[in-house]
Amino acid sequence: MTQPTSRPESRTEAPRGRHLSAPPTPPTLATVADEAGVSRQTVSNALNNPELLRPETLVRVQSVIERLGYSPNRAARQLRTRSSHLIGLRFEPAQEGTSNALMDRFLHSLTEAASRTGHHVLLFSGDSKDPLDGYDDLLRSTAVDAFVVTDTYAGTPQAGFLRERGAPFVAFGRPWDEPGADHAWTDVDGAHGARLATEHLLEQGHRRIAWLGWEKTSRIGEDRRSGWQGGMQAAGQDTRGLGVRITDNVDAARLAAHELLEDPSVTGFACASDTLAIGVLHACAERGLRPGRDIGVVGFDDSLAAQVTWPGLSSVRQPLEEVAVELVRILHLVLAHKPIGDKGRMLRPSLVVRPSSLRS
Amino acid sequence: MTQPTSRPESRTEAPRGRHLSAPPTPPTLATVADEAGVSRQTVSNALNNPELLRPETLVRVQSVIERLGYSPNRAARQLRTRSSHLIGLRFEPAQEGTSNALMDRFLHSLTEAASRTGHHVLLFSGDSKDPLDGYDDLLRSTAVDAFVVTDTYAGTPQAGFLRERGAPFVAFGRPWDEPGADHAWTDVDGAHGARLATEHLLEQGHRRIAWLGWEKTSRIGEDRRSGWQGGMQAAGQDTRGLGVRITDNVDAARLAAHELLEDPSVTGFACASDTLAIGVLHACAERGLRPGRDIGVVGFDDSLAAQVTWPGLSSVRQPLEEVAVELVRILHLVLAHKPIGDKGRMLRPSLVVRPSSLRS
DNA sequence: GTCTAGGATTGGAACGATCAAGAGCCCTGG
DNA sequence: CCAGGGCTCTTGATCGTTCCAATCCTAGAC
Repeated sequence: MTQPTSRPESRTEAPRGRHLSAPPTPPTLATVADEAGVSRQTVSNALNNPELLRPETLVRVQSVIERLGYSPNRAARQLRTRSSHLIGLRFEPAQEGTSNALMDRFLHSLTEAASRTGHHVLLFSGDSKDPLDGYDDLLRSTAVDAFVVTDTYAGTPQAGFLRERGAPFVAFGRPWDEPGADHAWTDVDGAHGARLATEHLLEQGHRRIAWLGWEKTSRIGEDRRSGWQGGMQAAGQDTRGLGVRITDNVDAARLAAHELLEDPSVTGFACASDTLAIGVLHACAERGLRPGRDIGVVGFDDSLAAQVTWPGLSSVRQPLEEVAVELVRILHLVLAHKPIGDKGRMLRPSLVVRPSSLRS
Repeated sequence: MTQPTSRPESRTEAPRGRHLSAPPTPPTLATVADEAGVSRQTVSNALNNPELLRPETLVRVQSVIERLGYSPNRAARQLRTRSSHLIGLRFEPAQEGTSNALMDRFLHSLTEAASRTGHHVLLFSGDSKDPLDGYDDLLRSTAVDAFVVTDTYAGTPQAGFLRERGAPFVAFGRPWDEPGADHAWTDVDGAHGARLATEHLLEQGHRRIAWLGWEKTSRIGEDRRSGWQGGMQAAGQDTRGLGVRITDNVDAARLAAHELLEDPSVTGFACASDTLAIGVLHACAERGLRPGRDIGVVGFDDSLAAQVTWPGLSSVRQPLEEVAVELVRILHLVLAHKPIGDKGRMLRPSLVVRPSSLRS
């Protein structure tokens, strides 16, 4: 077996001797090295460059690692390699009422995807007035390797700031307002989603399909709207007077739907959110119209509300799991300073069909 | 001003000279020390024990820190002090359809509360089959200072495991099945919430109020149910035949509600979740009963669904923000090895009243 | 003028890992 | 016989911070 060659007494002997109430000092590289009768560096190599070791040595070291339950101290590793294996994500105070369960799905997928490459997600918050608050501290203290930025719409300054600081990051969301942006991003093709909804309603026999969307200032809202418009035009349908812009609010949608439904030829509604779609369902109920049979309604985001609402709301579902996986993939490339084929990648949402849009 | 006494050339001069494409090396303690004409230790004290410095020195050092934009390197500090200022939270793959927007609210509050004491939240995931997966790695690599455990019901082994390992943690959720548990926890008094709902319905003139809850195996479900039962008994109402246990599913609730509504004396429904409550609303719609006027319905969790559903679903709202603040508070005590007054603290939910339970 | 107390500041060591060389060994080829 | 080169493993230095103990300095007491 291993004959522990007598070497200068290791400092790890002291901690192992005592029995205090405090948790025992976890084993270090030196502990493992002593136990296996090799040097620290060899243990390090066993973990990071196993191919450098002779197979027998590798096995021996590994078994000691296993036996002692050793894991490298992250702080020490981080100090030396200058990489923390942490990904920072500023967690915004998503306003109540919005379908922010999206964030939940996304965050979970991101956590999982990151863990597959040995990374973890670090959440931080910041002053809601200053979209850059929090980033700087983490950068200067070299606490994270990179950031995932989630709101790149409406001229948010994060991307520019991080590029200027030379901080690695990827974005969930295309760089709407930045012509010179050259960072990696992934986004969901909202226009495609709205078009799917529109085409589905057309297939169900609806012709005059209205759009309920957000204010013109919302880039995402306008993007989705363009999908509806495109779908309608491709089918030779006139969209004049059918596109409505309101705030994301059930009651606003209900009122808008009532107005549109004054015209009996309007039988379909594609909406920028589930909240708006539910407003349409309310209007239908008040008019004695049956969703599905009489009026086709499709929402966006496939929130819990869409799933539980009567009679089941069709909705466009974002592939958040894939977004997370893709973000982690390109983040990996960015961190390795490897070239990325496409700076940006657009993923397509899918349509979840429920009774609210089915004639039968 | 400061006369930079000539001292052995500091190693920090090299990095400051070059101009590569790589991001510039951030300033270190030594940089600041040189610049301010003091030793490293003095700069360190300026940050950690300002009262040790002479006021003038303090000001001088602080101004240099400010000017250079210095933040201590977290890895180095963590290595030396053995504390990462990170709080680990295992982010479970909350099943779709459940009102997991809860988690979103909680997580955000936790992030904010933690940041107020200079901590960050580290998310990790683990094999869904092994509830302990992930904890061990983070512990052994000393990556986090403590954990927040969120699911202590149904005999989950996390608490026991962490206590055994001597790892600091606090729990969101009381230790249901552990008589010997001595860890700190915070929970929401579900029974109180259900009682609030029941009393509210009684006030609205309902007498025969049914309970729609989860399977008997759910400790949380049984806890909430006991609140309904207590409220009914206090009002001298018989609960026989009114308490139903089903799975958390709209359709199951709809069917159960239909059955209960066969008895016309049943006019109120307190539910263990919004999903179940919405099932009741569906049944009402199918029977031509008007929620609020004819039937009083109250859900639980105040999810998005409760807010947007017609006609607005009353619901019990958990004080997740307060839970997070409280958890961080006691975590602070635990980390400082200070005694905690109460091991556990129960917070009270509130009732959000909407038309589904209002007669007028 | 010396001694002492104590506040302010300093230099060296340590935390636990990786990097960069170097050293020992065995084999091959001139 | 020895130089040269893999292969395997070891040694010392280093990352940036804080801990520890020592040193400097000033003021007060005798």
